[in-house]
Amino acid sequence: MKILIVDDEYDILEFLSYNLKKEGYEVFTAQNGIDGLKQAKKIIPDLIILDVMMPEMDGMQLCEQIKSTAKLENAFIIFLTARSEEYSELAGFSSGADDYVTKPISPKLLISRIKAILKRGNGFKDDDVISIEKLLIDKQKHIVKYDDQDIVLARKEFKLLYCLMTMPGKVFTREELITKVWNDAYVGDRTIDVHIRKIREKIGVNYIKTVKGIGYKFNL
Amino acid sequence: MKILIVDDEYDILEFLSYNLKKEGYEVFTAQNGIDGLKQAKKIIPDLIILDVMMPEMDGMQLCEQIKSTAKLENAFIIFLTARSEEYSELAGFSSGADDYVTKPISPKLLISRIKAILKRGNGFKDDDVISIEKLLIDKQKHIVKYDDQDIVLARKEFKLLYCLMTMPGKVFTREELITKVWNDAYVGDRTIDVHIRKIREKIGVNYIKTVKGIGYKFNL
DNA sequence: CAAAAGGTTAACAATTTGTTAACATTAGAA
DNA sequence: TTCTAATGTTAACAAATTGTTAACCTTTTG
Repeated sequence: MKILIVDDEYDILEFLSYNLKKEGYEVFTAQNGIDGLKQAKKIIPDLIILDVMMPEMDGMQLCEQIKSTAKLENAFIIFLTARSEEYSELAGFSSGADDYVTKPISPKLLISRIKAILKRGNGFKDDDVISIEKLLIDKQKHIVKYDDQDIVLARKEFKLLYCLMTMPGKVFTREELITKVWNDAYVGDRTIDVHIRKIREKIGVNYIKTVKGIGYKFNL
Repeated sequence: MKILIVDDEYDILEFLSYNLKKEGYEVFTAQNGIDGLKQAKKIIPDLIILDVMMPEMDGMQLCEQIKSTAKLENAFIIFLTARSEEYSELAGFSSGADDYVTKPISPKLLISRIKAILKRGNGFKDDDVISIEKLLIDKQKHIVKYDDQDIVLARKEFKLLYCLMTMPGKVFTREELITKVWNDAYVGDRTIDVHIRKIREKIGVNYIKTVKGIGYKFNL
């Protein structure tokens, strides 16, 4: 579940980021509205936490921008306000916010609000699960199934398959795979081939195509 | 309802004590962390109000001590901070606080926060009971049953199992478990394994699957 | 306060995973 | 078709991860 926090105060970004990450959310941050909007468009967060008061583009404006962006119109929004008195100011706007939390922020309160909001919404989007044809891969559960049959892959094999399945059809060069799966470790090309072979063997069906001279790709 | 206030400033103790007693709470006070912890263990308060800045043992440290004391781990905690800028200092700690209140303290605000917290605590039993297959875990009653047979788990074992059962199937890395079960304490990986082993031993059925290279997950 | 229970760690064993070299095979250009 | 570079396969070995035990320290409880 992806959360974007936009606040000009670095301390608050740090504070919230820490507490939300601990809860298992993917947290992204921005220190101003411009950057916030840019990031939001890229990340497509499920929830956006906005400071009302910010230089350049305040929370209100940003909220309107967000709500008028097709990809983001379903994102949930929580406003942070300095004091509860500012409710009155907020009231006048049909800003499209889903909740308000006043500073100073209690992380437990915020988290319970977030959970409430995400539960409320149809927020069931397991973006960690990729399912293509009879093959399913679930990153969170670390499970691979072919035709509902469990397939046990080792760590590297799993990462490799997941990588290929994130962009079906795209050819990954060995260099790319070493970057994405091996974190640029110094491994030989044959190592990759061996892992590919093991995956093919375990799945039984050849979903991974060799593109001679280039690399590998996931394809039916 | 018992409340313990720990603050080195006598005036604040007096002030809060007076206001809270007026609301009908049983109020206890301590002027430093050492004494605060000692009293807490004796009194077992429902709520503890801690000053972040104190000589000898500050609020953070005291909070950690409290949270790692079995009898006190369910106590609610409110921090008093001098200014909201101190977020940054709070950020680095997994404090386990339920709320923050900044000085100067408005007794009205504080009391409303206290009521909110205590209400939250009594009223809602989120999903404190999780039942999967023949295994049942009840957080409130601190009970585990397998096939209607009582299983006695130690505190850490319980917390660990509960954590895993909140998201069946999800693989928890050891890092995640240290955050959620140990509150980021410095414990070795083998410690987790030992606890896992004990749980498996006590339940008798292997509900906890090892995902090599990643961590553990609850699964049938 | 002492006994019992719980928590942590180190050391080592057992197991799984990752890598490589060597060789076999294959695709595709010439 | 033939040749060659690229890929596939295998097995051996190295490295990493987890399981287990026992000892030791801490906390809780009677």
